[in-house]
Amino acid sequence: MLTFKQLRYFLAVQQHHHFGNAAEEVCVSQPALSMQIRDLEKELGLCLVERNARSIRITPEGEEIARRANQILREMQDLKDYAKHAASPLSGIIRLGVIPSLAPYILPKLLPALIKQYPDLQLNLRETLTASLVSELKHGTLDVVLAALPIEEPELEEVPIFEDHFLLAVSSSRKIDERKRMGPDDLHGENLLLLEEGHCLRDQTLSFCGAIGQNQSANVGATSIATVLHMVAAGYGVTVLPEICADTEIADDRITLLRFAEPQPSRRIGLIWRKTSPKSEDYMALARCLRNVTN
Amino acid sequence: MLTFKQLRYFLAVQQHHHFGNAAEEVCVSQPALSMQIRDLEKELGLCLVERNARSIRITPEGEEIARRANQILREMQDLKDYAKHAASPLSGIIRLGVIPSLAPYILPKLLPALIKQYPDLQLNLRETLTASLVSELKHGTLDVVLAALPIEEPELEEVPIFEDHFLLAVSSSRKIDERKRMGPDDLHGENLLLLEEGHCLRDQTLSFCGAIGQNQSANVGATSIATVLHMVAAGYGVTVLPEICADTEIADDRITLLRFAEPQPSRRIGLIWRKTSPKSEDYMALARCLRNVTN
DNA sequence: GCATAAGGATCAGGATATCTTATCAATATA
DNA sequence: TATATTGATAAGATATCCTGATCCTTATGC
Repeated sequence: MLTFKQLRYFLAVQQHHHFGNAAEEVCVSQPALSMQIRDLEKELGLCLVERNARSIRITPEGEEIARRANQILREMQDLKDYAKHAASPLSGIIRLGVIPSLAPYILPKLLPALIKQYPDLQLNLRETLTASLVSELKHGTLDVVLAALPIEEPELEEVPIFEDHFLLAVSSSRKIDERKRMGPDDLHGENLLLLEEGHCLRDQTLSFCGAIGQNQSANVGATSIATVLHMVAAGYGVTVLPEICADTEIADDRITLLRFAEPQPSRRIGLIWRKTSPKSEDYMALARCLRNVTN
Repeated sequence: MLTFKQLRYFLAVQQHHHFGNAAEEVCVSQPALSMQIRDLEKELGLCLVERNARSIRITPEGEEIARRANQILREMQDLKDYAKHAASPLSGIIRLGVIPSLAPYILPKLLPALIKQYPDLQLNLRETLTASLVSELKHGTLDVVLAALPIEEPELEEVPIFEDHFLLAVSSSRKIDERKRMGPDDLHGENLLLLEEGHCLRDQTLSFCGAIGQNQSANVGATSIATVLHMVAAGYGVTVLPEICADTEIADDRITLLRFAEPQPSRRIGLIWRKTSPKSEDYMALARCLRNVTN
């Protein structure tokens, strides 16, 4: 069996042209080195060093082997360097999944902070619906997921990050006093605009509004919050907007945001990972970082 | 210390996603494999495999390490393949030095025969004067030399290949009977044209002609046999030509070749290598091949 | 709930492999 | 001819690695 050690010893010989000095370099006795070289030659069925009473000489094949060995040892070193790099806390690759109603609003805050604090971290991002994220997390295609809690899978760990209050977005043409706190009755009879099936925000809105009272045409099914808001601005109806989206989305003065009366409805955003994941520590740190950027 | 074994075992795990099966593939017991994986992880300071009661999963870093390990093992295999290739008789690299008065005439015959008989052999050729060749041979920059014997260095082995008779090249305008065998007296008073200093052919010619009698302007000093022959053709004098050059050089009917009377003068061409060289066998085979192409 | 199965971790003991020290053999140098 | 240099060899100590038995945890079946 060819070994790493043999190559290392041989390279020392090739550099020093001297068994004794080579042995010193690799910190073993000269016989130990001689034996490894002998084993290597036997292994390869090839004479690598021409021994010559007073001096030695590397054969042409030996030089070729040395070139290849050098390449191999260099890659070995690269591998170790990579590992060392990846081993430092919050470094290496983390595959993060985020739900669509969160990604565009939280990532622009999170990524710069992460890069600054953990320059060795490489985030692979994926944005899709909660069900897929959880499935991929359990399957091992993702490492950690940012979504609305609860997920409540026994094999998954979940920690809360922040409470994201819901706001009501209405057309500014409605001339409603912005200081008024919306109550359950105020949604009665409104045309409630929603994201398409599968979005947790849709389900949360429906269950919240279901508690308030039945609404009419809830079957809009937009593919993004931006789309829904364009419809609100155009006067097609109202929608429920997570507060975290407000800064980014409401540059449009045709929309007015209204706060609900206490207890304000909200979603709880949290970080989720496999309990068995070896980097739980890192995900806790990631959670702290997230809390910082969301206040 | 990182070892190849660890990488091999880890790759098996990475492929099988199962310690038991991986152990079977690499022909060790499962605990042995587990321990190597553990050592590898400790060595790298990195968790490569996420153990999970019922199944295992390779971490993202593990996948990266696996990719690198794969590359390393592949190059290792290449190295072994190269060695195996180079180990077969007369294969691999041989650095051959040849003197200038031989190279252009013998190599066109030798190389095709070698390629046919030993397709795995790679000849690195060098053409220069005997003194340099011997020096480089002793220094290890060359493996084997084709030159005129004797060299008589105690550390060098020399075997004769063939006897290369000298012919006399004269201008055809001299109208000499080609069947006449030249004797010592016939060179008397001729303008003897020679190669420049350092060529063994020059020394051999001079010592031979010195034995016959002194000549006039021997100080021509051409850089190649072709040049000397052009001068002969132009009527500037005569020269002594090794028989092996005759076929190639004499397409010129302005030159007539004359054979010397017995005992014909000649040079002995031989193959020379270091006695300590590990490929003496190969050089013997090379010598046989050379004898075949020179009859 | 309990028993069973699956799968990896751990442990003890023995087999291998590797190292060190001392010594040898060959050759160059004074 | 004596001495120094240099790689090879031998013997014993040490470290490493493997095997087989067993343990621990978790999922599955009754």
